[in-house]
This record gives sequence, C-alpha cells and structure tokens, in this order.
Amino acid sequence: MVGRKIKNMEDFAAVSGISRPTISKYFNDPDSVRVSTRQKIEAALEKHEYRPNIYAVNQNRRLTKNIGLVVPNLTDPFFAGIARTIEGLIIEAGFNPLLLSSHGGPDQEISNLDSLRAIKPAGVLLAPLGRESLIDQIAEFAREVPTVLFDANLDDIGEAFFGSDNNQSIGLIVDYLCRSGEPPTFFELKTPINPNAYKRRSAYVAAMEQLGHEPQLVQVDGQGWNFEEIGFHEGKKVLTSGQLSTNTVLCSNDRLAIGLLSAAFENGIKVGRSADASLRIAGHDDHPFSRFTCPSLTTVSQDYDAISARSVDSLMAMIESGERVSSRVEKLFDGKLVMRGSA
Amino acid sequence: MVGRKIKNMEDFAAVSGISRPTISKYFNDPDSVRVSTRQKIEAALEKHEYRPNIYAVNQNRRLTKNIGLVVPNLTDPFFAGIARTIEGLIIEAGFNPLLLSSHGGPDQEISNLDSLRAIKPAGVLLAPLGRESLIDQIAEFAREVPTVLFDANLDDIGEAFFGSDNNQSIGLIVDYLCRSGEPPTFFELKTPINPNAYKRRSAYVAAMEQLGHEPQLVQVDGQGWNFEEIGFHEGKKVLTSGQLSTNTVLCSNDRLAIGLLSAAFENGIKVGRSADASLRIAGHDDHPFSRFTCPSLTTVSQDYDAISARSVDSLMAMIESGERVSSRVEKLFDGKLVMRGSA
DNA sequence: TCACAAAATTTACACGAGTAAAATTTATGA
DNA sequence: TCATAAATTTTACTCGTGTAAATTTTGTGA
Repeated sequence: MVGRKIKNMEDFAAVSGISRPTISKYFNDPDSVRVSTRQKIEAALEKHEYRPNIYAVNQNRRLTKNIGLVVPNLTDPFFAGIARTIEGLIIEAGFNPLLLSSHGGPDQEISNLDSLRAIKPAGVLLAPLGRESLIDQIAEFAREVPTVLFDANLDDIGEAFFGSDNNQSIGLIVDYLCRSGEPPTFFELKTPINPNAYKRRSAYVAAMEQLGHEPQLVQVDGQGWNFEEIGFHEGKKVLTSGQLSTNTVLCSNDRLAIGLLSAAFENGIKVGRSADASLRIAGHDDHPFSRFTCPSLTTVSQDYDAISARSVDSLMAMIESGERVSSRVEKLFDGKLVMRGSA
Repeated sequence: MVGRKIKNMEDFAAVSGISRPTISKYFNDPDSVRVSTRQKIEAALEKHEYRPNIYAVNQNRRLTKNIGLVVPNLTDPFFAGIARTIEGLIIEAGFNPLLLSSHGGPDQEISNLDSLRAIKPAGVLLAPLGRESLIDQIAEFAREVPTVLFDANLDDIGEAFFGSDNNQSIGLIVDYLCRSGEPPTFFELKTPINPNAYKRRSAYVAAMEQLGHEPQLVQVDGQGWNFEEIGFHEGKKVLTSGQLSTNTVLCSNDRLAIGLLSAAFENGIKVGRSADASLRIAGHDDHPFSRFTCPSLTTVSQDYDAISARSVDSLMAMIESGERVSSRVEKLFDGKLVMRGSA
C-alpha cells in the first residue's frame, strides 16, 4: 500500500522488522521460526506483497523444488489425464511439476531430458517411449537425476517402475471374450512404438494357448501415434479382405479399436454382442472416449490412480531421504474388465 | 574428456582460452563474436560439455527467454493439439515455452498466472476461460506482462486477440444444413463455461433469422468440461422427450456432438444424411476425434494454424520492439465446412 | 531473579552469471 | 607500414538469495 516497492528480500526484511536470514528461513519453512516472528512476517506479507525470486533461490539451493514429468504424448487424452493426476500429486507434496511431452518422438524425448537437466530437478517421473536406440542416454540421465519410470519399463533404468500388469489384464479380457463367444483375433501394429504393445502381444498368445485356442495375430502397417487413423485405414482392409478367422477382435489399445469401429461402421458391419451383430471389438486402456463410441467400447482399465500415487510417493521418499534406493522396485497393478456394448 | 569438470562459465573460459565476458556474449548471440573465437569456443564446447546455469542467467538478464502458454484444458485433445503447434513456434523463435493448463478452473487459471509471474516471462499467450469474476485479475496480469489472447477474447485485455469468427463459421454450417435439409435446432449448455459458446448461440440465432427460420434452442444442464458426458446424458433426455422440432441438430461444439451421437446410437436412432437415417447431427471445431465417430461428424474447422502463427508472431514483435502496441489488434479467422457422414 | 536453551541477528561469504568502462589486441584497408 | 575501427580482455561491480559461524536476544522454569 504505502511507500516504495519491495524488490528483494532485504527490502522486505526492512519493512517487516526482521533480519534477512530469518526471512529466508521463513520462506523455506514457515514453522522453523518463532510464532511471534512468523506473525510479523505474515502481517508484512499482506501489506507489501513480496515473494522470493525463484531464480536466485534455485541458484543457491542445493536442490531445487522442481519435479520433471515427461509423458510420451500429451495429445493422447489418456496421457493428458494421467499427467493431470500426477501434477496434482506433485503440487500436494510441495513441489513444482514441470510437464513435458515427447510428442511421440525419441528425439523430443532426449531433448526433454536435456531441458530437465538445465533446471536441475530434484527428481523426474518418466513414461518412456521405449526406443532401443536411446536407452543409453536415458540410462545416463537416470544416473544423474533421481528418476522413477511409469507406464513403460526399461530394464534396470531408474530407481523404480510402476505400471500395469499386461499379462493379467490381457488374460482377463481374452478369458472373457472366449467365455462369451468366439476366441479373439489380436489386432495390432506390426512394429509398435510402445513397449507395452509387445507385452500385450505375448500376453495374448499365452492366454490363448492356455485356453486351448490358437492365437491369431493381425499385424498391420503404420507409423506414428495416430492410432485411430491406422485402425481405420488398415481395419478397412482387414474387414474387407476376410483376414479374420473369428467374429471377435481384441485390439492392442483403445485408439486402434476406435479406428476399427469406425471402419466397421463405414463398411456396414454391425458391431456388438447382440444377436444381429456380426463382429465383436474390444480394446485395452479404458481411454476417456471409449464410453462414447458407437457402440461403447468393451475394454480393460488400467489402475492409473494407483500407478500415479505410487510413482510420486516413491520419488518423494527418495528425495527426502537423499539416497538412491539400494534395490530397484518394480510393481505392476492389475487391470479391471470394463464391459460395455462392443463385445 | 580430460581433467576436472567444468562447473561454471569461468572454468569453461579457462579451458577454451577465452575470457569469461566474451563467453557470456557468445551464449547470448553466437554471431556477436569474431569467427575465430567462435570456433575456439565451439571446439571447447564439444570437448567439455558446459552450458550456462539458467537460474543465474535469468536472474541477471533484463528479460528472460521464457514464454508462458496457458490453455483452458489440456485434457481436451483440441487444445492439446493447439498447444503443441504453438510450442513449436515458440521454440522456433528461440524462446522457451512453458505450458500450463487451467484444467477448466478459474482458480487454476489465476494460479497459473501467478506461477508465470514468478518466472518473469518475456511474454504470455493466454487462452482464457472467460469467467467474469476474474477478469480484473487477468487484466492486471496483462498490464504487467506482455500478453496476447487467443481462442477466447476478453474486452480490452492484452495487446492483441486472435480467434475464430464464430459468426462466419456458424453461419456457414447453418446455411449448409438449411440448404441440405431441415433447419437445425441448436444444442448447447444452458450456462456455458466458454465465451465462444455465447457467440455461437447468437450467431446461430442471427443466421437462422436471416434465412427466415425460427431459431430453436435446446439448452441443457451440466457443469464442467466433460462435454461428451453431458451431451450423452442430456442428449438422451432430449431425444426421448420429443423436444426436437426438426430432424437436424447443430451442437455448440464437437464434444457435445460426440456425446449426442452416442446417445442416439443407444436409443436406436440412425444418424446421417442417408435416406434411412432419421436424425442429422453437426458440430463445431473439427475435433481430432470427429473423423472417427460413427457416423463421422460433419462440422466446421477452425483455422488454428493461422491463429497460432499470428498469435506468436504478434507477441514476438512486441517483445523484440520492447514496446507495447499502441492500438489493440483483434483478428478473427474464417472457419471451413467439413462435410462428413453425420449431416 | 537467575540460569539456560532456543531462536533471532549480525556478519560474512558463496552461487553463477550479466554488464559496463577502460585498456588492449586484432583485423582491415590505404 | 600505419591509422583506424572492431573485437576482445581486464577489472570491477551487480543481481537476489542461501547458509554458516559467532553473537545477542528472547522465552522458560525453578
């Protein structure tokens, strides 16, 4: 209100009648100063509006309060949702999240790690793309900065990994599909960009074999992250060429399934589990849009609340203890069957 | 490779045989030093791996190289896509984008502006939520920091605004729908959170009246950003209660339309422009998923490449000149009709 | 009232740069 | 070869804060 502007901590110390080091102490932990002085500081704070320059703060602190959060592709609502959840948890823990997206590109992923190095984060949560070629660079980063992986695992990189148990979740839906109709054909990319896709493929094969059915893989061409597009175009080919040996398709992920649903619709193929339908389609992930496809998509949901919570917890524990963990933790969470209209 | 680590600019100056101030100059503009010294520096850079501490840099620079980018909701693929485009443009211009999402909440929006204040950005690109209650705070922010608005306008706030011409785009699709069938009913939220929604409502009314039809508004309840959900639930009610006086519905945005499509499907109503369809549905925005709905969604696309480019350009011009513009610029871009299966 | 510990203050230095002014070197052209 | 301007170096100060050590003040209990 009054007088000249407060431009630094010294000015603020002057108007609040407290020494600068004590002010500094207050901002690092308000409870570390005497109650009476805290009240003085907070009274002054209301009148004068001051807050520490974060650049000066971070330059001098041993460790910043920044946490990096890297997701493969923010354009995918699935990851956007997860990012939002994790951001919230980081803030709750008193840190500043810094969200970066690799946009599906390995180069961008490395560039993101470089940006993170520059801000000297206390820790990083990374959902890697999983490209072999760059694993060494990621490994080196994880050696420099406390890093927790989620969503996709990289052997022995980072202090911990939290993700979904693809064996369990794929097993679950394969089992359901077999019980309720013809065994599923597996629809996926020939060369997936996501490491989870490979796990799901082998999980499918294993599940089918265990149930005494022969696995049927339909592997289509396609690059990049526009899965709906790929599912649509390649799905059209598959549907018209008679490649499907059963009336049931399990897609490697929901976005492929959304494209395939669209292809089926355009070809006049009725999808669903009703008597007059000729095709069943199921997905994996419980993508935010899966509820609103026509018909709504039967899928498996990942327990992303648990994955997010454990990832953040484990990173925080590491940061607070100041030590790297001795043995790397890997924890896989179970998926849940989400039965809807399409299968 | 050799010897001790480079920990600051002084160390690096030593190993490269150049004085520290010259090194500093180099990092601010490599072309500002003699070619021969630039080569020496770059040679040393390859051997020794050093880069300036961004906190120390930003503390001392008059102006940081940070550009804030605030979008209403990153979970919406529409905004995620725009954010990605703009981020790219900011990087091209030699600045560091800092992406923040308001998550649809006015409080988060203000909190984002606060975070931005802390990093002292050279400029900010803001797509505001448009809540009346907080306009003063946003206005104050825009006075402190060079700000360009996009997507949604706030009167007289910021140095410029770039967005879509809702009158033109809504006019376009109303015209098309009227020419190709029954005039559309307008499906929207009773109390929209987005200022564009109000513009679209009045644009619809104006377009209908101009064509000699009576505007029909169906305004449904619903809070928040889960438009598909609202479109689905409220759409079901509307479809069963016979509120629609025509067989054509124009939704205020694509996400509502996606929900409504889903509702129609579940009620066994065939949507499209074929003879056997009993309902036409159209949207607005050309949402990334609109191509893959069943049937695919007829809509209007916004020219977001132009909006992004002009927004960034105009902010950069302001930053480089160091001056605020004298007269506020407002530019609206035309939308394009995207004809697909649903109408 | 006194002793004692906890908290605050004073003092001093560090962090890693930007930057301005003066002195020096280098490159360029006649 | 010399004059000249441009680039570089030297020197010195600045930014705003963290933090350690020594000293002083404050609060507490007997």
